[in-house]
Amino acid sequence: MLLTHSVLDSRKYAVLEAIVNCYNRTAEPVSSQKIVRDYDMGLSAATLRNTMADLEELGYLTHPHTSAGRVPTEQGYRVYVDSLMTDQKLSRTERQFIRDGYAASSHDFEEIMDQTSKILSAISHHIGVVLSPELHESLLRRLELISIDSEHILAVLLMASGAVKNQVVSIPKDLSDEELYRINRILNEKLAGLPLKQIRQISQDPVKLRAVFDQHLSDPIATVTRNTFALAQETHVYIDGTSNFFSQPEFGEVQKIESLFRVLEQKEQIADLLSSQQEPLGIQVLIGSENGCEGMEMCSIVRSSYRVQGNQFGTIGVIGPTRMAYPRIVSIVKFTSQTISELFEESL
Amino acid sequence: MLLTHSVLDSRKYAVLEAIVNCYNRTAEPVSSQKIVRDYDMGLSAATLRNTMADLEELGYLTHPHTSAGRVPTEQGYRVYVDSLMTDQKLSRTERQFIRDGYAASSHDFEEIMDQTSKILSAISHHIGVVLSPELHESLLRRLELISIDSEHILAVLLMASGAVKNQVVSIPKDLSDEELYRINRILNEKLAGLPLKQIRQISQDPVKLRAVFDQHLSDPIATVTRNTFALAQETHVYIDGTSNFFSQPEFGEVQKIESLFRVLEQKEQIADLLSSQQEPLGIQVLIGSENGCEGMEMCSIVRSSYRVQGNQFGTIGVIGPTRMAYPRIVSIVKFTSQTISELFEESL
DNA sequence: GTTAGCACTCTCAAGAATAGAGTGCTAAAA
DNA sequence: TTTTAGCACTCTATTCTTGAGAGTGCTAAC
Repeated sequence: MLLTHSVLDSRKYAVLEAIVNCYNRTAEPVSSQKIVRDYDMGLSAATLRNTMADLEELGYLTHPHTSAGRVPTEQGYRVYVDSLMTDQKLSRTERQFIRDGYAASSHDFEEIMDQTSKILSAISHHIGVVLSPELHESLLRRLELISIDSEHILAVLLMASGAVKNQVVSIPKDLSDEELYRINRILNEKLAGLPLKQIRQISQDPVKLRAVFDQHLSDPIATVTRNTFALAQETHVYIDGTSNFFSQPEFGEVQKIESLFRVLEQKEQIADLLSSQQEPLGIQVLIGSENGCEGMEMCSIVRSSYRVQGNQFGTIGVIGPTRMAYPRIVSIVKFTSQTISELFEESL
Repeated sequence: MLLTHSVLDSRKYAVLEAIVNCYNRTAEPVSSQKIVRDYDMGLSAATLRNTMADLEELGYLTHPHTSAGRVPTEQGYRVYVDSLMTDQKLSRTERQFIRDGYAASSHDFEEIMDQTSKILSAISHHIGVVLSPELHESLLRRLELISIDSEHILAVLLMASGAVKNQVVSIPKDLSDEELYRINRILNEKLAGLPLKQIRQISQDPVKLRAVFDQHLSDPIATVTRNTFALAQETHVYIDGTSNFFSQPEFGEVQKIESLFRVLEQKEQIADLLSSQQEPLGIQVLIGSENGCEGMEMCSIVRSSYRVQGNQFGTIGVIGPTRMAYPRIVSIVKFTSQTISELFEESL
């Protein structure tokens, strides 16, 4: 790929690309000799060394030590990902593998999420992560209130997307079954179809409550509504394939893998990682320390949002070592996010 | 502790106990010198060496190599756990820590499970595992059928224990909302209060169905009942604190920790591990390879069942290195299982 | 601008030497 | 008979050295 407008001439690009490819294969510093042998560039080792020295000065390569080959820097990977790598189509088998993964799972929302993380990790050989969409944007399809005891009910929130949220809710003590049933009916009548975010605003504002419920508004209704929709903003995190990291040669020492696993146990942190600065429907590659997460400097993240419904998005991603096969992983994440989006579309 | 009926005389017991204690503290082979210095046994190093040689011959100790101190074998730990160790009361602070852990969590069943694994790992500094009780034994408190689309409904099963199970169910196409509501009412009328196991048997046997539903039985009812209660026998596994293993000196090499983590990712295997040969309400210690799980030979498990309701039990446990502080961990697991049992009792 | 050649640097693996820890055994003491 | 002191022996772990190998950077020739 030639980019004439850039600071680098085409040879430098070619060498950088060769080094990234080679390093990704072998996980070892790439020497000038190696490139002469493996790639037919029509250049001698000495010339390559000169080019490599240039690339190093520009910040795209480094040296572990004087007499070692070159390794791409994060900046080098950035150039590779942005301008050099070419789309790598998934094979028919791979695409089928992903689709088959969903064929088995039922219509259960959580099962789809979980299955997605398993598919991602199995096919990428890295860590597969799935963030369920924020409930906030979800449309409430139906609400069911089930009596537990004199002080609690179970609120079952069925979203338009198929997601289900169970919530134990405190209620005023003197609520009869008939009253509860009536409240249930009114809540569905007035609130079904609205996004959770809006319902929440309504539930906390007496004026809006009055506006929505009109003559039906009563103290019990206000209380139940408030308690039911006061749920914390939460996204579930589904992770699979963490042990894949053990087979990566760059994680041969315990301390390196330790810091990584400590982070992976903090689901909130993973959620932040996947969702920060996410733009809808785009695919994004965060290389090394770009993810800004302490303990994950040696990891890259390929992520994409998927559409559940309307303007409601979740995120999927693959976490792997900085030295990962970016073209392949990008294709995997892209195709999987499309597949899952279609899955939700047709289940409407 | 003197056990005169045993093969070992009291001195051998004392030495074995000292070695186990010492090794658990330091994670290094214990020399005769070390015992003389740290424990006031009124014996010389030479005498201890003789005793240690005896204990080795009996299979309770080993040698990493000729000029190293002694390390307890699994058999040695077994004797220690069965006959030597003394109850170690948890401190007031520790008991409070456990109770406080639940104070924050709501009445939500899953949250209690999840919180328990967190508490166990936080206080033990090992891995905390919780198995939710098998739904099979649970009594159905209430069933709610919610329409999703023309072919599916969401069945919400609220158990007497507070556990909730959501299940997407296929229904005959021509089921009206009124009909569904009627079925819902009849199912609750006839099935609420029964254990899931029994309901399942009923749902699959036309004769029993007829007996239970009497003149109410119709094709739609039979279908819905069958599909709703055909749920797989599943227990959820909640794990926390896996990264605690990184700080154990015996897991300083990657391959040792790798095999462990590969097992931990297989939730089903962990479930088997925790529940195999479990006896209700007893506490049990599985030492090293006793757990029979490939890849976990270096780990011990302290587990106990907890009572959710009636004859319905779940299991909690701590997984740590064979060299763990058994008395403390046993007390932790014991107290936690009591606490969680009480929690469920009072929430009835 | 490119390349061959060569000196230089650094790592890695294998050996050699040394110190230290801890045992097992023997013979003396209790 | 039991316990203990003493000592030779074994094995580990560390350090140092050495040599081979890999790869670079530079220079001078093409």
